[in-house]
Amino acid sequence: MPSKQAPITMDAVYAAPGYLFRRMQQIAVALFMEECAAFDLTPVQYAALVAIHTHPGIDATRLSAVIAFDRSTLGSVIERLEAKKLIDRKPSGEDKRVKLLYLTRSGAAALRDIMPSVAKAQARMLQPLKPADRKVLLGLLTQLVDLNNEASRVPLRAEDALEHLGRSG
Amino acid sequence: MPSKQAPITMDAVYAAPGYLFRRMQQIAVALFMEECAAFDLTPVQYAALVAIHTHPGIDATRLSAVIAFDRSTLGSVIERLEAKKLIDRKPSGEDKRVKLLYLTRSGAAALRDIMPSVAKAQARMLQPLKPADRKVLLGLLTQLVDLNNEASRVPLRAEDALEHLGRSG
DNA sequence: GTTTAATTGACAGTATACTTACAAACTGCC
DNA sequence: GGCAGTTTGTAAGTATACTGTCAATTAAAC
Repeated sequence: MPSKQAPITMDAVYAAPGYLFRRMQQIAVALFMEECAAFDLTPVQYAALVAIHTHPGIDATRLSAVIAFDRSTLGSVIERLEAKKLIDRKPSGEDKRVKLLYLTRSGAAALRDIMPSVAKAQARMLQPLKPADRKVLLGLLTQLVDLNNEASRVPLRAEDALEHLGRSG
Repeated sequence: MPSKQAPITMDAVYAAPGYLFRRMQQIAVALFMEECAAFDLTPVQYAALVAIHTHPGIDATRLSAVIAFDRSTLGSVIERLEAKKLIDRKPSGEDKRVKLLYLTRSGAAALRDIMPSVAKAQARMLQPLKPADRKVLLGLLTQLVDLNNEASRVPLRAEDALEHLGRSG
């Protein structure tokens, strides 16, 4: 008895969680860009600014671990932030390879100013759901990202996990 | 009384749904590429193959609407699929601008063969959740993508919505 | 303490994702 | 049936996201 193949329908795409995450990510970026149009900042650049604000003097490799973005990609992100004079890069005295990252005055101001628009964008993308469903989704999504952390190409390593790195703890 | 600013913490990134969707999308791609390493196909290329299989003779613009991927991007995706001889592009007799897309024999075989690995990848990304939670998340995610459809840069237009287009209904 | 290994930032190359612009072709209006 | 506006595919430009590789530097091993 030959094994009958299920016919291939568009559900093989539409019902795949991977497809839905891709769509939702694109929607998230579109809403961010719409709400934050006045600031000339991308979601990735925003995340980098927050991390540099929270960890002044962080280097690019650790920044990559703290926001879970690819190190190579982050190179050009940093370049652009530096070109816009939102961050400064200073050589480390301890390690000649390392360049430490700091917000400029203008970078700190930009971050402060963009926060309400970011919050608006984040709220808008969950808006269509009932308030209770928003909480459920956000909870499950947070869990899922956390539990799949190691499957990521660039797993998140929050600051605690980085303390043993750095200057030879 | 000066309005007190909430201090900016990494939660401004970690708790943002947009950030979580980005992370999850990256995890989804990583799992897809891992499971499907033997096939030299990306998630986007897979979705395009499914859509061309389901809609033989579709053109690039309608393909873009059916999978909700950007038209410009899709141009190079199609180029690569054609270079790999997985699809054919034939001029339309009715409209000299249009190039119709078809799976080649080898493209149909590739699609058939990759399906189990795709299914495995899709299952793996939800695996860490309890079965009941998987259903809840997938349901809410499907709803959310659907309800935010118009916020997308390239809203999904399923085949029904496309019927009035095409050869001058 | 010198060979070895690991780390850092940089670069090249591929693949999405979006923007605007464009020529060719089609459609609608009159 | 011809002009206006639209659609199709394409291209150029920017921004992620990843793979490698590389030189310089540092740390670890012995």
